[in-house]
Amino acid sequence: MSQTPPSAAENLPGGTDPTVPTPAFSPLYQQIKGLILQSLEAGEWKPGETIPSEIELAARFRVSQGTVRKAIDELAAENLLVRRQGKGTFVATHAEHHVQYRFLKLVPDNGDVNSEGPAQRDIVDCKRLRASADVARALALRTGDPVLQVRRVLSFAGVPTILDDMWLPGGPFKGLTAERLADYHGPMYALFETEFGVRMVRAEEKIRAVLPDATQSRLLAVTPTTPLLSVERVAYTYNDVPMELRRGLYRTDSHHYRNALS
Amino acid sequence: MSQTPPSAAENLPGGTDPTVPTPAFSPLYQQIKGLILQSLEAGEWKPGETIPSEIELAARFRVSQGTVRKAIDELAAENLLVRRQGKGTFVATHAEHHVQYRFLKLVPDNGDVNSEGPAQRDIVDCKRLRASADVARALALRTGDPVLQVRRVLSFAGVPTILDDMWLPGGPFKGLTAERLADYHGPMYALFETEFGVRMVRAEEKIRAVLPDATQSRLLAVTPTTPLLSVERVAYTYNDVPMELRRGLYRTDSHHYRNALS
DNA sequence: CAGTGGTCTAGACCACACT
DNA sequence: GTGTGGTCTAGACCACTGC
Repeated sequence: MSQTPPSAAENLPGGTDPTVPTPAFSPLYQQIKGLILQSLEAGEWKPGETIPSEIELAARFRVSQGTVRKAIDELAAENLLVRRQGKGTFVATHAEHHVQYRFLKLVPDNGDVNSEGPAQRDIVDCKRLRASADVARALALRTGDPVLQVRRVLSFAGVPTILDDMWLPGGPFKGLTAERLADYHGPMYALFETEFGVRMVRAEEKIRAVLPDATQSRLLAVTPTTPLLSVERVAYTYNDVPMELRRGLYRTDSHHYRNALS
Repeated sequence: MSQTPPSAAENLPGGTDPTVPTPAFSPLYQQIKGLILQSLEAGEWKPGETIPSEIELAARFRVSQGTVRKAIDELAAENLLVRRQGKGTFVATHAEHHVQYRFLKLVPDNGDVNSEGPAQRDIVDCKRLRASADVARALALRTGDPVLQVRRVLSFAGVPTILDDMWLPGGPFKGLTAERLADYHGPMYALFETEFGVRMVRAEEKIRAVLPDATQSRLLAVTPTTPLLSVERVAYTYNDVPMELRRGLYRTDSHHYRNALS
């Protein structure tokens, strides 16, 4: 490649940043990881594509293959990259990922995700408005900044099961409309990748049990006394930048939220 | 693999066993991992203790330090071992783990786990009975096998917040009584480790929103129309052997279940 | 066949903890 | 200082993929 730092192996212990009192030792492979991350961020390699081979990257960064390997190992462990023996290392994507809905942990009680066929998506609402205080806080915006609000219902086997309210920062998602959403067949995060260059990398969820209000119970076709799972998700791109706030209401009469602990 | 000591490095690639159609290739470090796992299982090193140094293990298994390192890396990633630079590698434990309740994901809404002080534990009930069909299935027992049933309430800052019903296989937990539970101060899984040699290694949870019955609402001091989180957990020891079924009811009026996705 | 990631080794050196 | 885990290297070889 062109102008990346000539050699990453020279700036180790001190001296590079005299403003920091603590030595802040950083292993070489962490620095390489940071450089790869920068390239991912900059879009040098797009989701689904391969990145250069380990040998190429080792030459580019002037380090050994083992050091590159360890950097890639960590990025793969964080699901930013996917290794495929004999083929290469690929940028993770939400599209064509065979497992649709990478972040959705609601599964049918029988455990078979494929038993229901594809989900039915209904966009209920999609409008631009100004961020309320709590939405702004979650998205690291200021109160009043423009945001996009989307409400949709997911139905499995004809049963409305998930009611999602989403808030997206207006800037990165300029041009997103209800039609665009309705016409797109595939995971929403895949659309975000291909159309807006926004790649969701991780998320945090806060889960509660709640009762629906009148509108919610109507949209999910349940009585107002039906307990529902409230799942508040903040999804992040690279560098822990929040890009979506999502408040989901899940019916759990024939599904459950599955979680693995270790 | 054959036996433990002599040499693990000789049965690798091909040609040695023409009877097997599928090569079933297994990397050396995976075999080493299996051997370490066996020692953990057998109790050669107890929770909280160090295991032999990488160099010692390398000598013992007749492989290089790097191979042992990779095996330990995976075991550490699965939270079976804990590495501490300069000190050694330790067997993970639920006791003195600084983070009490390693598997509990319910946190106060302010996010500060320490803001409430230690939880108050009240054993409501503890009795032996015969496993029902669903309990037996979860614990890989037969219907009618002896099990221990425990019901307890956890209170934070004086507020009853968690109602747990637990079922434990009668065999491994012979001798567990209500007094024993009440007298023990510390995580329950720590008691299981020290008193019964049962180490919980991972768990799976199924989460739903439910309404409490009369008894449950009384024990949690909520009205019968208060939606609660139902958390059904199966906890496993080594080799995926289930050792506990736990049905928890969580109040989520000032707490939430926190989950990280990636 | 060549190219990719995956494994394994051996040795050097660094950072950290204890004594 | 000694011993631990942590980093880095260089090279050899293996397994998988696709031309």
